[in-house]
Amino acid sequence: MKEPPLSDSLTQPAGMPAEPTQAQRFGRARSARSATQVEDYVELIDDLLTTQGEARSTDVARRLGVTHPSAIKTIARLKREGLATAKPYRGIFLTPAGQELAHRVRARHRLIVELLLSVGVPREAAEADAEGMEHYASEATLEAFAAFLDGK
Amino acid sequence: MKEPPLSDSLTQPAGMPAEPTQAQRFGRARSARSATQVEDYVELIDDLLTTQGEARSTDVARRLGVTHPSAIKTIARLKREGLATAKPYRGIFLTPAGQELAHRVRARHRLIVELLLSVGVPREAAEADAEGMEHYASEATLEAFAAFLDGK
DNA sequence: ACTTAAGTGTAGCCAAGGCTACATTCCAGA
DNA sequence: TCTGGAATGTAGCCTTGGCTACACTTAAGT
Ligand SMILES: [Mn+2]
Ligand SMILES: [Mn+2]
Ligand SMILES: [Mn+2]
Ligand SMILES: [Mn+2]
Repeated sequence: MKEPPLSDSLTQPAGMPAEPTQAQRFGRARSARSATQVEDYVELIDDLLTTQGEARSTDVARRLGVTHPSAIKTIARLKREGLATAKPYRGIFLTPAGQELAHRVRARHRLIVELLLSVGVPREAAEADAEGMEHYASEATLEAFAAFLDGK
Repeated sequence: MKEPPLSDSLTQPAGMPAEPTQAQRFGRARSARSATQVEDYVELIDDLLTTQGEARSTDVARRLGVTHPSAIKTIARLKREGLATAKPYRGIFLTPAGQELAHRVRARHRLIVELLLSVGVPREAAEADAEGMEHYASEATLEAFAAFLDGK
């Protein structure tokens, strides 16, 4: 009933053992997934701080399309991780670490949008898809993107 | 204390109201995130079925780099959603809907890897990053990718 | 000064997706 | 045929990230 294995995997170059490599890739993707929240929040808070002068939890919630308790809970996580500070009923602020992360995240976001546009993706799709894809682009990929855009 | 707003957003073309659009984008990204598991599982199960002749939960777990109870729990979700079937101690199988999804997911996966390679991303980075990014590429983006690769 | 609406915070629920520990079943080799 | 190890399944715990409901502050407007 069990046919002889034809190849190791359909998503893998032939002859190469799929298991450990593939597991590592999935592991990386899982890590990245759990970091997406933190990254989106700091980027957005930094955005609000520089364009509106303040970042209030309601604004964060509205921009993200979630309820305010959800936003507050995640902001609590940012505080735990040393990325943000907040005093009750005041606004939210970023620590130096938070700002640093925000800037890196925004640069990456923009780079990815640029690349998508440059290969012909329509503006709105590029912006929307980048919001998800950005969290999975490795350094190697970002460098390649930059080089590609540069050498156009 | 509150400076006049300079622009609506740093991640948004000037003058355009950021809030609703941005919230929709984040919402789309959240939906996509919750679908990643299902997509990766059906693709992997289909892979195992065609290359090994059977898909056992232990294999799925090992390939994904998770423990077998975690895999089993997710496979239960696939069954609930009508994508897979399994009888105790036999293997896992895909319903027609599951197969259909698996094939679409694999095609998308490959297309994204191809695009990354074509803009100069190194092979391993392309494979690894695609595992995450694939779940966020819209139809419009996939079409653009295909067109770009075609017109090279 | 009062009143009221918006903003903020807290409590408690749920599902997803990890994990460990333990129980059961299967099957291959002795 | 027996039996031990691998595979499978179950139970129960944790964290994350959603939600609603309700309580408390703040700040405006009258
Ligand atoms: Mn994002
Ligand atoms: Mn972003
Ligand atoms: Mn994937
Ligand atoms: Mn994939």
